[in-house]
Amino acid sequence: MHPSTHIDPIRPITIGRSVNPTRAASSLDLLSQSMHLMGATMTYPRDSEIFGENEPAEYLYKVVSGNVRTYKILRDGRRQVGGFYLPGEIFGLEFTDEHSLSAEAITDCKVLVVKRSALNALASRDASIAQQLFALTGREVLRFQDRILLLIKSAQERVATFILEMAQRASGNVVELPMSRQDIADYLGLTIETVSRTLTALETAAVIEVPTSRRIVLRNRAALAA
Amino acid sequence: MHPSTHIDPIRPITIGRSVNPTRAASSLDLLSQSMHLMGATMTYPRDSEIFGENEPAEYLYKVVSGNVRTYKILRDGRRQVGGFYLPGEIFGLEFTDEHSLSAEAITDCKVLVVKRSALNALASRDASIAQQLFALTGREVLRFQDRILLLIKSAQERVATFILEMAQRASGNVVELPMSRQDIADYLGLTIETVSRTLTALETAAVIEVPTSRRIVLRNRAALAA
DNA sequence: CGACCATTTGATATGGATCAAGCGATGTGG
DNA sequence: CCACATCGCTTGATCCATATCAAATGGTCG
Repeated sequence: MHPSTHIDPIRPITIGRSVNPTRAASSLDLLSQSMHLMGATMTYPRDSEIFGENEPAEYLYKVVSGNVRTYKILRDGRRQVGGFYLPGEIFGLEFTDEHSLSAEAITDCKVLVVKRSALNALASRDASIAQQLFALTGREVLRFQDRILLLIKSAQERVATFILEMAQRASGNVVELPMSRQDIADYLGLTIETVSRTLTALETAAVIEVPTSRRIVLRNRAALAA
Repeated sequence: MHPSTHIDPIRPITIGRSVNPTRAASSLDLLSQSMHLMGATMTYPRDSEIFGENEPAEYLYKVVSGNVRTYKILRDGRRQVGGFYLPGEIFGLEFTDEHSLSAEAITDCKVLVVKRSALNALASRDASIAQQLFALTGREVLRFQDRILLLIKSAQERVATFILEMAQRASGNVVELPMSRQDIADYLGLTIETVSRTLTALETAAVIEVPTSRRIVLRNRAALAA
């Protein structure tokens, strides 16, 4: 466990209702502000590594622009994508002192990088920072739980859930997908063929439209949720 | 709390020898000691509910004797088992103020129940308690991550991993399974038939022995890990 | 002993993987 | 500006692992 962490792990903290619950921290958050003050912005070209599995988890990261994926390569060579991070979202949060996943830039991106030690020091002085970090942690854990539930469902359900997840972070009914079909497949535990077929099936059912492969328009949100 | 349960008048301050040093919290731990001092022991009959999903998460629980399962009922009626807890293990740890899972006694059991508020108060005075709670949290999260990786694997791999998981908590090569095949199936995201068939396949391959349906003897640990 | 419930075993169905080919967009060199 | 190569995606055909349906077996408790 990270020795210099001062976060109380079980104090019950009500997670505030915000407009967008999946967004890690809006730019108005105190935590976010602090990160901007303390951190350095780094740029990463498309497909470059931001950090690698088993590297010491010295920093916390926030997407400024572009998109990031985290992943793990399994012994058998398969890749499991841990998550996708959009501008404003925080990644690289760990529970041990090493990263359990690797992170890569999906597109060229700018990433705010903050030393965890600095953030922890701040959290120990400012309870509200600690609280926000804890809330962030809690949300990450809920994501894990949801992921477990997702992985026992059918391909249709997985893809539908994924689309809704992405739609939730976007505004309106148009979802831009920064990631490839392979990324989506590795995220959902499916093959690209199945993802592709499922999308066309949903399109045929008039639930979505897929004008280009990287854009999805929601036509029937209710049907998608079922 | 569950109405059909009663609070034992005697607080077990006597600390029993831990069966297994890898157990989440041995009875020699400060956290564990504190829980015993602060908590009340409750008894639950087989298959009774310890807490329900969406109830306020007011307590933290530790198995004293017997076995516990946590689970979630999905909209479609299926059940996803979150985990199995053996004597000495802590459950009911949450990241929000409500339980995200229900907990049931697999067998008759005694459970140590501690108010979270009391534990938090203690943690705020004693950094080592806070640290242990955080460590516990971290371990729980790692379990989730492992679970996600497990669920994208084959039935053989899931069952093998499950057996090794249980074997790790037991001593020697004999694993007693307190839970039913249905519990195992719901834990691994498989059907009872597949679990059963996989076990017989492993037995045929001389990797394990299944003398009774609730007992497994490891014959070839290396083969099981692969 | 007999009833019941859990587990195993058998037969068949099916969802998603795999293998293979086609298509469309993007980019490159002539 | 076009011909062509490349890459990501879709579509098609087939296979296989696991689910589903069904029956037999075994263990437990009255």
